[in-house]
Amino acid sequence: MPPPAERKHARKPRTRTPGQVTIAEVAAKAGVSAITVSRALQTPERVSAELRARIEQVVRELGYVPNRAARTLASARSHTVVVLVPSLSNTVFIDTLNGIYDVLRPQGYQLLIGNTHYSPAEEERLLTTYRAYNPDGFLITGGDHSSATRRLLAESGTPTVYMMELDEEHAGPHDLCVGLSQKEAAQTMTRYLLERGYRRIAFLAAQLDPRTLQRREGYRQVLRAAGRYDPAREVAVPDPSTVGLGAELLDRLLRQAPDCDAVFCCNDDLAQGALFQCQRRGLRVPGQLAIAGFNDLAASAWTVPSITTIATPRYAIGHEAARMLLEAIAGHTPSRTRLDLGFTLMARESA
Amino acid sequence: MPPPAERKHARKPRTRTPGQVTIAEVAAKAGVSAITVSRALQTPERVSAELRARIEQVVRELGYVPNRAARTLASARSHTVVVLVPSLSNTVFIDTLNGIYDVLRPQGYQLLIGNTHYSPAEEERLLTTYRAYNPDGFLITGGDHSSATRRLLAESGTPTVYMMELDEEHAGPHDLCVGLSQKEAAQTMTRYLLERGYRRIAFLAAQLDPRTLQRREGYRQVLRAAGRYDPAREVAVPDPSTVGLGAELLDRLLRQAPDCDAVFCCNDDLAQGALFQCQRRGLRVPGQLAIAGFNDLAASAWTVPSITTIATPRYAIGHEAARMLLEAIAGHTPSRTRLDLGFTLMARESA
DNA sequence: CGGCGCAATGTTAGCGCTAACATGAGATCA
DNA sequence: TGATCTCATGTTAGCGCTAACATTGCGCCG
Repeated sequence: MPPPAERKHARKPRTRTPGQVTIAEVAAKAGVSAITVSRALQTPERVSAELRARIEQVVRELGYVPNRAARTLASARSHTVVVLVPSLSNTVFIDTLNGIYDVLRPQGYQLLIGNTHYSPAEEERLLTTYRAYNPDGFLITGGDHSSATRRLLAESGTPTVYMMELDEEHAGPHDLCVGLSQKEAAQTMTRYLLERGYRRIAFLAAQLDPRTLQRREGYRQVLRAAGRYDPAREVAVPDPSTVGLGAELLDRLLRQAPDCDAVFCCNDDLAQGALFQCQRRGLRVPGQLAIAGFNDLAASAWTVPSITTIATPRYAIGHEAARMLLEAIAGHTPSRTRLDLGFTLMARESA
Repeated sequence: MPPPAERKHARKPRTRTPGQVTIAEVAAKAGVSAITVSRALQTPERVSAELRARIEQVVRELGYVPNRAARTLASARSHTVVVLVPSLSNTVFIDTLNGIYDVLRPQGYQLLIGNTHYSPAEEERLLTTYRAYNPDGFLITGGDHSSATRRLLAESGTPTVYMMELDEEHAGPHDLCVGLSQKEAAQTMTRYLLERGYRRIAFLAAQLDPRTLQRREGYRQVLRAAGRYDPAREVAVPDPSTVGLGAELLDRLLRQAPDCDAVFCCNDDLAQGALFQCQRRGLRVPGQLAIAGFNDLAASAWTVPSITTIATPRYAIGHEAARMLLEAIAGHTPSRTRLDLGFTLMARESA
């Protein structure tokens, strides 16, 4: 057995991922240096056409795929964006994710998707975890954030775009926001119901996240201004909103305020549930009770009657938020810090 | 200006992510070596209680978060799992993702979620991209894969679990699968409809992915065995299945086979659309036409009438697939290679 | 009581890549 | 006609971490 002094350099070579092709192998086979291969792949315009072709050929032959961890470590650019959404239980945030994905994927970005379950504490935990990935940017669903979250985001110096809301007073003037005014949308719907002649308009709310509260605020403002606000016509519970909950809340509402002639649901899940429950109870919609929703989920156009609702530009919000984030990552001073993508009232049969 | 020879070592220090706390700083402040900090965080049982406490204290003080890229590079363990799903447009795969997430997150794994849009070519593209991350495992939605996909997965030597299906003949005996027999589930539903006295049972299909085709196969087998199969009662289109499409397909079916007394939809989106369309046309359900679905989406229990359907254990599939994957990553020989989680017939009002 | 095993901690090297600077060969200009 | 610039490519070092081996100190045993 050799003495320690000799064994010192007799280590096994550490090929951690055996079979993985490295940039050095490509470089050797193409007869160039590693950095040239790197440049041929990252900044092709800085390599002569001839060499580039040769390198690309070798890359294809060997099936070389650059190691992201190594690239991230060496360049301090992770090409990773963290997306935090409060829920994935209906398609609302899925639509937004698709918009984000369609912008960032072609640019080589990877998404780390975190579900906060509407909890500021969970959001903070996720953010701490995701710091380890040195993300190039954050896409956060606006709402209430813990002070630690705000501090983490500010201190990180990482570009951040807030999605969905524009009403927030606590968003600083330098924060980038893309979304719509939830309050205005709710005001528009409430006014529409008044215009259609409904006078005793109720409100069903679940989840009670900031967006729901802003919608309720819009509803209240318009009814108060019209002298028709009555707190007895509000039903609000903190549970996640589902179709089943909509059915249940409708029952509660009818017990609590049997005289109402319309009900504005803070989102379409509830509206669908309320509609089904009316069918079950034999209540004519909109004859005896009108129903309005929010978000324009796919099924709402097909129920009988179809549901009057507010269509929100969810895909566009994701799309534009991602574009804004890319600009910020590139270091451009943003042309605008708030982007209002509006909403559309979908007047259908239920109201 | 200094001559080149002197400037050679006058480089700016490369702090790529300024402000980032490194393991070296923690080590210095705690008066230990870097590897001890690493061990205190990764394998706490290998560090004395006293040192561990001191290190954890310093970690908290400095807000140290280990750099994942560096860890991945040094250890060849990325703690990353790639999940490929064919769609995110309804909650079917979201439920599965949640099951996966709940198992892997507590273990420190990060998910890279790819949406193949039911396209084998896109799946292959995603897989190539994701190779760059050196994932520790793959969770793939069973179905048809390109030969290149199968080769990539086999050659990578990375543990892989297939989800959703058990019917595949082309799954090798060593492949790990978690799911249910789509065919059996469809057979069960078709038999149920026969038992309830329906005799002219139609089938609506969209998307035409492998799971849909297996369901149709189950439907056909049972009807053929009962001598009641009639191809005219099948409507199949390749479009993604949505509630709206369900309405449209019902119209087509009634034109094509007006005599049918029940319709089995290959999933609940279609079933809901079909139900709404019946309501619109004034067809009594189940009186004039019975409707059955597949997947038991949340709303199906609340429509009027509620929809008879097959409940699939989607969350459990994700959960068990992730657990199986963890075992495989740990190098254990799997106790079983196929796990059948079954299904439940939800007998409701629509049939 | 010397050798051994074991537990706790340290030293060294290197994972695969790219930033920063260096070099050399033309092109450009006064 | 040399000084300067530009472009294409190369050399060197190091990103932050952990595997592998080394070292130290202690208890234990025959």
